[in-house]
Amino acid sequence: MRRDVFQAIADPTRRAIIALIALQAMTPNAIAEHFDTTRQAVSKHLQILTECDLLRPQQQGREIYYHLEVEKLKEVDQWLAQYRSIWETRFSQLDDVLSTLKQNTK
Amino acid sequence: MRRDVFQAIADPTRRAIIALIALQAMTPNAIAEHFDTTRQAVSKHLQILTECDLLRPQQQGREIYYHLEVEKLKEVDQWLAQYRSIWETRFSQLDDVLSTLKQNTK
DNA sequence: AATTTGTGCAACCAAATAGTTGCGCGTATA
DNA sequence: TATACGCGCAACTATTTGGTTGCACAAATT
Repeated sequence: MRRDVFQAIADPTRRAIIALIALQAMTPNAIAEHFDTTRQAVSKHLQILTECDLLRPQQQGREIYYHLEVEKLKEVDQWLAQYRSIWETRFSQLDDVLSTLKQNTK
Repeated sequence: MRRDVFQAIADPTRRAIIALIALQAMTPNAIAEHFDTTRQAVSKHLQILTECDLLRPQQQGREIYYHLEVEKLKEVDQWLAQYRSIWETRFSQLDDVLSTLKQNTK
């Protein structure tokens, strides 16, 4: 089963969970209260997020607090980096060239 | 049908297509040659990427060149930004701890 | 004009996904 | 000790996904 960060953040509910937990580690029940869905549905998302190391479970008595592993998001950042350089530089230089080319071929 | 950037970049094949097109606009056939899959499969990915404005098709005779709209990736960048600040601040605090740990284990 | 080439699109299929319900196992509380 | 609570796990379902095959259409080539 494919289980990487990109897959994990593809789901809007999971991004919402990440946003919640970023502020404060929470238990499955506490998280579920923020959405109109069942605890089990949330639990599945937590499982997926945990499997790709975006979340870290911390047992505390009978409760399990899920912490966000922000570091893991660096993987997405690194992937973006290669394109960030493009959108930062390309802009001014190529824009004119492209538009003139477009006009000539018409 | 959900069609956003996060969903689009979730698939590894699509990320590979993005990487290809970032270098140079390409036609579906040309792209398909880079993977061991059919043109139609690639075509579907191109459609998804186009639907969420990550790609821009440019008809040229009977060929269609797909260009990368790098700007669209800024959406991911903006989403990341809120967490980047977290891992950057957390870092500086931990940096001292980590460096001293490193020295001790050496 | 006939053929080849580059496409998109629709129909179909297997696998993955998001969600539900029901259960069992520990941990707290009475 | 008995009961309530928080949780993970398994089974089941509906939907989405990635892929294939076959077709039609327009542009190039002969």
